[in-house]
Amino acid sequence: MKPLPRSFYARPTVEVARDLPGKIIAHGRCSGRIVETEAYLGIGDLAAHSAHGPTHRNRVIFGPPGHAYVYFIYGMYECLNLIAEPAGVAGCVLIRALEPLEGIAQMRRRRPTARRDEDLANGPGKLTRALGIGLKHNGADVTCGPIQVFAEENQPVFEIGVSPRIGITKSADLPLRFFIKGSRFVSRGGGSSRQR
DNA sequence: AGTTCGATCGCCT
DNA sequence: GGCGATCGAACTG
Repeated sequence: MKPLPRSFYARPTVEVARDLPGKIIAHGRCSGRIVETEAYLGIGDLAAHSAHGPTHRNRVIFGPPGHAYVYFIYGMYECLNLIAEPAGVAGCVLIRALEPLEGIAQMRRRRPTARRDEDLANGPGKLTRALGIGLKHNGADVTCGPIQVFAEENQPVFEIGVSPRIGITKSADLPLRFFIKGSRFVSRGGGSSRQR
């Protein structure tokens, strides 16, 4: 399998976010199928880290597409984003949940509290922990680096669901969350009720 | 099944 | 100095 080319990412953020579910993300011997994403836009998206222009923390978001933006939050968790849009334009996609595929034993070692496979990577902080991704990967090139993103050879047929983003307080009603309908591996951001 | 709350720290104002 | 794109335990019902 070959990594997705940079041209995949050099598109409007919403298109990239909608097309990433179903793709495979791998780090080391662990891999999983992306089942949930959120788009974070540049100008006018007050929920995005890039809302107020470039800073030292968020500068990767303004850089070239196909790179990883990893940030630290709540004093304990790292979240993984993939940069979209051409260089100079802000836009990134938060990876929110994975269906674990390979290296499940190692993921369990990294996340001993997960009781079921569904709990290994069904949240943005969980999947980075499960895959061993952290702040040191901020800025990494995902078209050729240690983190790789592939198209599956025989991608299963699925429908994409759309909803507001989870866990934010600003611009909270925009339909910028994309997920595989019916997947048992999507997060639920605290609340419950099954996604259809 | 649904809600609340504590843990904990880098970054921006 | 305070906030926050989270998680998991504890609690209620």
